[in-house]
Amino acid sequence: MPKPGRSRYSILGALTLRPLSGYDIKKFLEESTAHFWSESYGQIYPALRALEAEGLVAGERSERAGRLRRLFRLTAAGRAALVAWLGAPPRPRPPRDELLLKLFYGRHAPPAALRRQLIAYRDRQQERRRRYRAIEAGLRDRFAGHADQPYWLMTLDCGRAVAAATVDWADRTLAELDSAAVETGAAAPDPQS
Amino acid sequence: MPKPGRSRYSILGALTLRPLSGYDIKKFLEESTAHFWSESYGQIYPALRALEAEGLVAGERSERAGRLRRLFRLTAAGRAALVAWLGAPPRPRPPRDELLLKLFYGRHAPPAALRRQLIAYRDRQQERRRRYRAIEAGLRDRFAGHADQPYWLMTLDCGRAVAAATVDWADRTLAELDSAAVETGAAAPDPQS
DNA sequence: AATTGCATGTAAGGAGTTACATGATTAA
DNA sequence: TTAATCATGTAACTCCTTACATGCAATT
Repeated sequence: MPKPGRSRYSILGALTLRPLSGYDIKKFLEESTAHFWSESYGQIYPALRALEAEGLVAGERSERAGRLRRLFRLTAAGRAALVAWLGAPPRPRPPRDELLLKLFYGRHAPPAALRRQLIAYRDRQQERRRRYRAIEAGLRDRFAGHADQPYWLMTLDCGRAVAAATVDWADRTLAELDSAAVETGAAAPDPQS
Repeated sequence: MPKPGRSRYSILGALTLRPLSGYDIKKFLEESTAHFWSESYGQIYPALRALEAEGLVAGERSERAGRLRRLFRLTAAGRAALVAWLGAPPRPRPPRDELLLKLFYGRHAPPAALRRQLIAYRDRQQERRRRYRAIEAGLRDRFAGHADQPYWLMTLDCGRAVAAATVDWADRTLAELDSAAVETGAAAPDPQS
């Protein structure tokens, strides 16, 4: 019975490309799935041990430039576990968006701070769009014909679409905050105090 | 020094409306912020105790229809803590989107399952759009002139915008999966095994 | 000589869910 | 009488991050 934990599959997935060390896995995740999934060392190294104990990965001592490292490769059982997980419906995780929560109670917020946060949010999303465009160019360029490429482009497309929609939303919302129709300020009348 | 935990502020925020019991808070969150923030009883009741110990909320025994309940109201200190938090920039939480992770490694997935999941995802987002429209109608109708209404509509607008963008993306992606350009299937050649 | 990158891990703790336990009242 | 709703909580557990500890190799 495979454990339900999701982070392990992120690791198994990375190992479909080639055998990797824990350090390699971290780096790969950061430059590939980071915008929708990431792992910390505190997850990766213990997970690798557990996966090895279950026979889903196999570790071998290796050496590169004089440094010792442990390379892990996917076993047949590991690949089977990954495929099974890929076929199972995702477990929905309760969403947690701190910016939206702050906006929801925005009437009580210092108005300048609210604007500042929305602007910062919009800028982050704009920055994302730029980065996605750059990544896409690199993907189309250096991974032409790679069997994984279409799937990687699909996740990028999702990121771009959501980022674009949120930028538009943030602009609309900033405009509305400026309109006189919105009562604002932490000094608003308070029925309780 | 206020604790950094975010869930407590969701509770303090709910109490800006009126004094509520733990049960009330749960219900309110579920019918208001649930699409971007929710709390379980396991969070709410212990948090209320801690907040009371810190003087941020004050509990009073109350009775309604013969049932005993503890009503909590926001204190002046609690309001100040909420306002301070509202003014502070959100701490970014590492994103975790299981569907995108599965799509990223989609080459190894059973093709039918991948399609099924994308369709289910699109349907969920469509359903959300419908629900958001209904909620918006109710908000405009029964909360006209309410000081919180503009902010609540803004969070709704965000939800609608993101849902619409993801529906479009899912449709695009499904079409692309059907195109012959995408190599597919768990039986794809595997350089390791 | 100092800094950055490679490389592997552990410890502690916070956050958050799930499942359970309990019991009263109201509506069907 | 049965089910749903109101109402309050606890225990166990998982997941995950943060911070720390260590040390070599290559670069500046």
